[in-house]
Amino acid sequence: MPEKTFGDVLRELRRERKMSQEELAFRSGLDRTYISLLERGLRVPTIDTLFKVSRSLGVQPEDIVAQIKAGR
Amino acid sequence: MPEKTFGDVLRELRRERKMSQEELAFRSGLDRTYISLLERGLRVPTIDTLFKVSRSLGVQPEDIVAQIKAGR
DNA sequence: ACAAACTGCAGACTATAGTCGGTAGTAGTA
DNA sequence: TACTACTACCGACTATAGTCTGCAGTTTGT
Repeated sequence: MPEKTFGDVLRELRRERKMSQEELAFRSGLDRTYISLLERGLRVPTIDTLFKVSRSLGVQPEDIVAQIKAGR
Repeated sequence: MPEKTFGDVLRELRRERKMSQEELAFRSGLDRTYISLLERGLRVPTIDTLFKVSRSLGVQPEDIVAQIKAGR
C-alpha cells in the first residue's frame, strides 16, 4: 500500500468526486488558492482544516490520516 | 462513546504513560508551554504536530483523530 | 480554432501556530 | 517546614497557516 502526502490524498479524493478546487473550497469554507497550496504540499493544514475538508469530501478524517506517510 | 477534544485525548494518553508535559515536549521536539496550551485547548495543532506527538506517545495518529469530536 | 472552466502562481496581507524566559501556584513527600 | 517535580500563565516574540485579488497557463469540450 503506497503511502502519500496529505496533498496527494486530498487531490485524489476530490477528483474521485469530480469536484473542482473551487467547489471544495466553498463547501469547506476555505479559499480556493489555499486548496491549491494544500494539494501541492505547500501548506500543512491544522486538524480543524482536516476536519473541514474531510467533511466536504464525505470521508472520515482518520481515514485520510491513515493514508498519509509519517511526516519526518 | 464519549467524544473529546484533541487536548483531552492528548492529556489522557500522556498520563497513561506517566510522562510529564516536559518529557513529551522534549521527545516531540516541541516547547513545554505549547504542550500545556494544546492540552487546555488553547491551540489547534497542524497535522505535522499531530504526527510528532502521536509518535512520542506510541500511538497511531489516526487513532487520536478518531477519538476527537467533529469540530464544527 | 475557439471559448469556458479550471488551476498555478505571485504579492501583500491577517490570523494563529509554536517558541522562549520567567514567575507563581499546586501537590506530594521527607 | 521546607524541598522537589510539575504545570498554569504571562508577555513578547518568530514562523507559518490561511485569505484575497488578479493574471497567466492549461485542460476540456464543441
